[in-house]
Amino acid sequence: MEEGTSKSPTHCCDTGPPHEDAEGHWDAHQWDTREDCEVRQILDRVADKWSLLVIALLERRRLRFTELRREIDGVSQRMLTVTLRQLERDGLVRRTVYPVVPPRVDYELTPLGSTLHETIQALVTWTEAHQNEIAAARAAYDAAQAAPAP
Amino acid sequence: MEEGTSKSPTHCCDTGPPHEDAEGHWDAHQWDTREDCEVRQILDRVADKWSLLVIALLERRRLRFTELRREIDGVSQRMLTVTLRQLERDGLVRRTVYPVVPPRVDYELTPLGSTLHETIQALVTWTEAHQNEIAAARAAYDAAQAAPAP
DNA sequence: CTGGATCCGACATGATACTG
DNA sequence: CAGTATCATGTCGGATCCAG
Repeated sequence: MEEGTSKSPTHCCDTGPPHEDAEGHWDAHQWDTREDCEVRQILDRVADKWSLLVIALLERRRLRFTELRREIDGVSQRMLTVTLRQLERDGLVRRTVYPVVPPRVDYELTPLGSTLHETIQALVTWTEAHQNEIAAARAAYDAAQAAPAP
Repeated sequence: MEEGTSKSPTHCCDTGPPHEDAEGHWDAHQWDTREDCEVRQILDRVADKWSLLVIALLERRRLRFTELRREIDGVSQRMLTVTLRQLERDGLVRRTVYPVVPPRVDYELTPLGSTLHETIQALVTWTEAHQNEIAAARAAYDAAQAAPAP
């Protein structure tokens, strides 16, 4: 193994119980600082270059390795393998191997993976709804950078 | 500048209108493959090591540079600056400079940034709700790896 | 105090070749 | 077909030094 086990050295609690500290900072839904535990991991998984694509494609129907490879296009077989392994390990994707002569492996979303897909939809929707604002903000920012003192 | 402008060479459409292609794959909310455009960018922004923290902290109240630096703890001033610049460029954070002798700069979430924070909450909630399942899946996977053929 | 500029190491990703 | 192993490389992030 080479990656996917412990990625960046994010000082993480991981196994510790997710309750608050001595100062009583968060009470209800304050993930503010403890996000570098579980949330960060999931976010890293979701955010990496290919996971999102894979999840989206598998949401529609189960696919074989090569099918995914073809559909995603820019991906190397290496990264596709790594990505699928990570998703499988997290219980988001199920891998089925058929003991046939030309090896056949199917991948499909688990129920857990489906719920994640739905959740991510919220972010997608937000992005679609605000991409114009973002683009405008960027344009304004870049323009301000180009002409600081006229 | 060194980073933050064009990150990975994600073959992106970016400026193209977000409608479907000739094959008519997606009709309604099918971000399946076109996510490598706007969604990818936002996701990268949200997912990078510090943006999430900054957004979460600024959601509570406006903060100065050093305050953020202290609260986040592990961050280098370099990455904090870079992160804040990116968020500012995207219109998620507003930067206010006070022309005083010891420079004072305040950062606060824009309304757009607030809505993003809310959206991300969904992902946080999902993670909190399913982290046990994920942990279990990982344990099962790792166990299966340790004993493949007994 | 805020933050720009440089150097540099670590890691993730891609390309390629090999295997069952 | 579905990977694994190895090597090359680009980018990110941290440490430092310097400046307004």
